[in-house]
Amino acid sequence: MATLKDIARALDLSITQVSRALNDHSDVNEETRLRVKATARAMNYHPNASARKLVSGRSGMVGLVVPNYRNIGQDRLFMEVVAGLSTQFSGRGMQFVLHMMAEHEPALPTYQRLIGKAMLDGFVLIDPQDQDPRIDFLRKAGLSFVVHGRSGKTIDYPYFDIENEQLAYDLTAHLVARGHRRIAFLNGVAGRSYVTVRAQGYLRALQDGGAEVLPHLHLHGEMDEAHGLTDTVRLFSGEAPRPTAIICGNVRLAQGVYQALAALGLSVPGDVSVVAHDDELPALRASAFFPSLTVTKAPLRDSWEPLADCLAGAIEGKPLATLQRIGRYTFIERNSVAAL
Amino acid sequence: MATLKDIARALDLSITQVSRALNDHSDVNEETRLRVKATARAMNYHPNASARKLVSGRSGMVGLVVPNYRNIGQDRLFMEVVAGLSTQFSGRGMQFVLHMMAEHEPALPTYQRLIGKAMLDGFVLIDPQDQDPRIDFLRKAGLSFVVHGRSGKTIDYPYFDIENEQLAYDLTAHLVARGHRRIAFLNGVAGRSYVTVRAQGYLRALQDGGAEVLPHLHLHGEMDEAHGLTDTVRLFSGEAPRPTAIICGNVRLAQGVYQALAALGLSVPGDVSVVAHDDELPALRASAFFPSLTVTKAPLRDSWEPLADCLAGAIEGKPLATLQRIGRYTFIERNSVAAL
DNA sequence: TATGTTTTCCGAAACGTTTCGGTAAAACCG
DNA sequence: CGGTTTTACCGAAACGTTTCGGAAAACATA
Repeated sequence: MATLKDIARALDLSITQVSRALNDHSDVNEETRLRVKATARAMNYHPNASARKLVSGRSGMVGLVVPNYRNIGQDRLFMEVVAGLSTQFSGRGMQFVLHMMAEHEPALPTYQRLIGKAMLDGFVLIDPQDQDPRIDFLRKAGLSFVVHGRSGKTIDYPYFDIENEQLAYDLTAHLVARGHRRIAFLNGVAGRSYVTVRAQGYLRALQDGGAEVLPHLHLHGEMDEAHGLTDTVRLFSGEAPRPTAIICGNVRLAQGVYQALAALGLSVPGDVSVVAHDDELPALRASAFFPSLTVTKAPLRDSWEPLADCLAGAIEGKPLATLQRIGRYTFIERNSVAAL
Repeated sequence: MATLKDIARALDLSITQVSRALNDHSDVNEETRLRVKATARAMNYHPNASARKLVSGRSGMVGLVVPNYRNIGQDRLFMEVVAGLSTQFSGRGMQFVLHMMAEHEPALPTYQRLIGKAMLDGFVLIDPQDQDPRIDFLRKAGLSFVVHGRSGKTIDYPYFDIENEQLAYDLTAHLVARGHRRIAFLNGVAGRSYVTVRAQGYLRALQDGGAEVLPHLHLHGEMDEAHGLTDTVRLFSGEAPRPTAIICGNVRLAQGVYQALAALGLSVPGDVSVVAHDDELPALRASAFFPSLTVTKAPLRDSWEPLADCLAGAIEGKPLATLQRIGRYTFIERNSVAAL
């Protein structure tokens, strides 16, 4: 492999000057810069990442740490994340390191170890929890990172997120405006920050609309078909007052809800109205539901580019204001809601 | 982060001696070695991967390069590979770098660039083609690698593979032994080395059994439900003599074949016998078919550990003989084959 | 002409590690 | 006891890069 020394020798220049030419520093003659770049290309030169990292602190490598679990290979969400982020970083000439923790391995020591090796420039943090300790940890360690979502009181770090509070508010208010008063919310796993924030939007809309807050209608759990199914069955059995509408945290939940309602002999939207948030995971189209599903839509696919942008920016030391981004969502009214 | 210098200062030793103690070299007092290791742990020391790579050529990082394509996020196989390998390497304290090529980007320059950065110790090569150029390229570059499969005339590199030739032979011979003479083979995409090798086994068994070789019964294509379905329809329409048995390259193909046969009003195994090779991808169980499917079984899941083993071994310079491994497969007879 | 300024270059140090060659001191040997 | 071997240590160089502090040459200013 060609090194700076090789190029310097070939051009009868100093290593210093070659380095400065390649890195577009100011004090190098324009013609020299061109000559250097030309021979660098000709000699197939690529800067040695280790050497560069050692002295400048930059290696161009970023990491994603994910907990392992049985059947992670079948988790659509995980695949989307990995494929999306990896594509983004590869496209920027950066390296994407995927670290899978052993099941039940604690997270912070894993980050600690990776940081200790000093080969990563930063991390992408997905799936933040309320008060996620990783954020504090990385902040203290002084490493760059970007969060997919927001967590904690002081949001003084780069992130990409959507307005989950407002989105839950919109979905709820849409139902309230149509006369619904007992509105169920099939939310995600308690503790995840977007789940908490959506809960706030849901409650705010209920209160704004003067609707009752019935705790037994607010359910938490994994957002898959199975939970949509069993949660719906639970809502419509027992003594407690039954909902006239259901909000689903995602479309997979809605899928289960539709199945359960059909099984219970209840029609959508005649007996029960249903709305959902749509991450637009492929292979599950809300518009293809019958009746088609009213949703707030924010494709998850649109997250990877801004996330990579923000992390790259953070590593380059860009100002924080440019590294905090909010993705848009759209409200799409279809045929799954009826007025009471 | 603590460095060797810090430890040396704390113990009033030289950096040299600390390094040698930590790396279990011979000429260091046993008691000193223990003291050094203890303080290293206490000071939370982790060797700087960049510095180490720079001087010793080892970084503990390996790469996987995959071509990107639409909907890769939904490719079960891809995710199994990534999740499996990543877990294996993470568990060995190695780093796993996932590089996604842009669609239609040529492979060799990508490897070239990654090699140029000199941060990877080796590569895992999946999905080798007949005469795969990557193998030659990496061999010439002098980098360690392990191939999932075998390709080319001279197999003088580390690999993990199963006996695809014999497996295709077994499936075919099983049918021949039961009197079948017109046996179709739904093979994978032409050019992939395992596809070529399976074709050889298929042909050998036909000839050994004195069965006719009918080229129109040997089909190539992606191994998914859709191809299983359309290939079956094609086999049973038109003038050409129809098969009495079908061999499927995997269970997803078999799924499509079952659907197509049902639609055509043909019964398994009454009208048509079906066998397949089973990679045991989750969520598609050959035993749960009706009638249950006769297969050769070799779980893909069992590949990641030997692959990681072999690559790690290659990097450490172990002898080639220990780095060429063959995985077992089992023949499982169920209810999808009838004698003629 | 003397003095500053800009342009363009360079030597040397530094990053953290491994390793080569060397060296005292202790141990061993006949 | 002289000589050899073994033990346990260390200094310095090397890996390839970036960057600091200078410095020669060219040019502008007074």
